[in-house]
Amino acid sequence: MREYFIEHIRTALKTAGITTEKDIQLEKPADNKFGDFSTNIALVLSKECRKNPRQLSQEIAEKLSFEPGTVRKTEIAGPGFINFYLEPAFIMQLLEQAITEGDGFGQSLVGQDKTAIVEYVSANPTGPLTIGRGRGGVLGDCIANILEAQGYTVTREYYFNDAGRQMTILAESVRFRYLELCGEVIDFPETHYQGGYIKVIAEKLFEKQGNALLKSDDLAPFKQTAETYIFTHIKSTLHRLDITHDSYFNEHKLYLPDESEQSPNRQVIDLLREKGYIDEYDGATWFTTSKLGQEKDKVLVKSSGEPSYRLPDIAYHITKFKRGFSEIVNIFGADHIDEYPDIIEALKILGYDTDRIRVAINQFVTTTVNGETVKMSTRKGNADLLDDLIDDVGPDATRLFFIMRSKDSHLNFDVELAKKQSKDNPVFYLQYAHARICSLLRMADQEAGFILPTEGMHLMRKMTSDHEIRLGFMLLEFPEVIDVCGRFLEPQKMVEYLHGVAELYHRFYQECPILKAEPDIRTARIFLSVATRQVLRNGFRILGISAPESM
RNA sequence: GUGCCCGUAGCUCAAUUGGAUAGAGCAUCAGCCUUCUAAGCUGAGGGUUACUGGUUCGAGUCCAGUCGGGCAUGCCA
Repeated sequence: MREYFIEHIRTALKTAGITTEKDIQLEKPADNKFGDFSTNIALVLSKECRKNPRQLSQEIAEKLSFEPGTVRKTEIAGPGFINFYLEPAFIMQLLEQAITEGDGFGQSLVGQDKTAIVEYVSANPTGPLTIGRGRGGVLGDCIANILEAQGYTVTREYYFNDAGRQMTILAESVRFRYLELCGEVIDFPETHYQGGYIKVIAEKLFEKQGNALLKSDDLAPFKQTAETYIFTHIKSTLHRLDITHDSYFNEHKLYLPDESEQSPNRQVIDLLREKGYIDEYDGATWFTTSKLGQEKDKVLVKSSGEPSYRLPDIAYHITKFKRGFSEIVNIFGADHIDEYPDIIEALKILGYDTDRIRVAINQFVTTTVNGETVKMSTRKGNADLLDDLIDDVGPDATRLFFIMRSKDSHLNFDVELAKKQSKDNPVFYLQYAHARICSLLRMADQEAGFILPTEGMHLMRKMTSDHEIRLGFMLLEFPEVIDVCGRFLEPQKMVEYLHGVAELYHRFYQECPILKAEPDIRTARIFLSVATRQVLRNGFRILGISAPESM
């Protein structure tokens, strides 16, 4: 529909003898008294045309012509906006596609024949998921859903590392707790994981093995048990939020030789060296980012001979390119803000098309307990667990909480408030609209004479009230909203949009009798309800929240 | 110190990426159920968009500076 207008405006410009490189912007005014659509083209062009914007808009508007039955009125307003008012019957006619396309309504062709990999969560198995991790998880999942709606074939990936120092500390932590169970007196070090789950794991091991591991120095059984337990736990937490990954990529793979008989890590070093970006000093191997204008070089291989995290991260991203994804999307927490530019630089040097990479960085979640902000730490074991939150407010509200805010702003999570809000929760407003429609349609179906004539969709064109038209018009925006969400990786736009849809439906429901209206109008309003339900459903699916049929 | 993000109603956050009178939820106040789900609707109050300049037809949005908060600035990941 937008293209329809843009085409006509372009034609009008040509007729008026104006040529320009500038894009034609079409907006939906905040207030519908300024029309259904609006363009600022005259304001944008007034400078290069050396004309005052009012006059220019007049000239353009005179050249505009639309097919009969589509545009009711064109007018010039304010400093030189050209506003368009649609014919209500035209809006309602367009709305028929929301019903005929059903679950596919809103699907776009942007990502047709393209593949995308979305990497998110990627927590190492050192402890249960915290609320902070939940934000990235839900954000990533919604973004993956949006890309799917745009037509991409999406792979959801989890990148993890079950080797290295943190895992050793984890294994030692379990071992200490195990030794306590065996009756030893242990001074549990502060540097180790304090969380209660460590004891649970130790108990499991003790139940199974007794004190058979008491004299052994081998950490392997502790590590193995801990990793299995924690990973299972993480996956089940994610599963409660309906988050599942298609693939798990173990960082360890990057340390082992691949078909070229060299490890991917080694290959990165060699290739960067060829390009002149590797230096060796202080016993370590460095990526010379100082040559790229950065303050310091970055360590790729430590003097101990072990790679630092940056090296496998670069190698990992190369695998994403080699696996042929057309779009590479990463969801990071704010703590990775300094890291990813290095990766991008390295990939650029190695000749990869980094424009295919998009990074969404979400700011941290702070929790307030009793009015005090609590800093969370997995190691100290004082972090609020995602599982507890889901217990308190349920999966739908948990998901909505995380994505109704822009990823760029800090999210302050008042855990007690979240519990209280279980009744006044923002998610209920959306779901209630859906349940209401379902109930209405059940009644329409049950009562004789209220059965939907299959051919009655065109009757929607008979609706004339403002409540009906505004709702219908908003429903038509759904495909556009998906694309905007995808373009900026900002699912909160969808929440805002669906809230608007629910609001307009509730108002329509309040003001317009549906089942009690005369037959043609009744049919029309039932179809409008069907279209609304479809948009809500499709939107809920993207957000990953349920669409209850009754509440 | 430097880099990135943020500062909007009493609180938590939006604002079509530069558009017209800055909007929602919660909280407060006043109305609406013998009528399709009141988890709803209608209305009221609440704002110098941290501050100071600049850019232009037009700034919460862009630029510079100041103040305040978060994250990073490890041979931790």
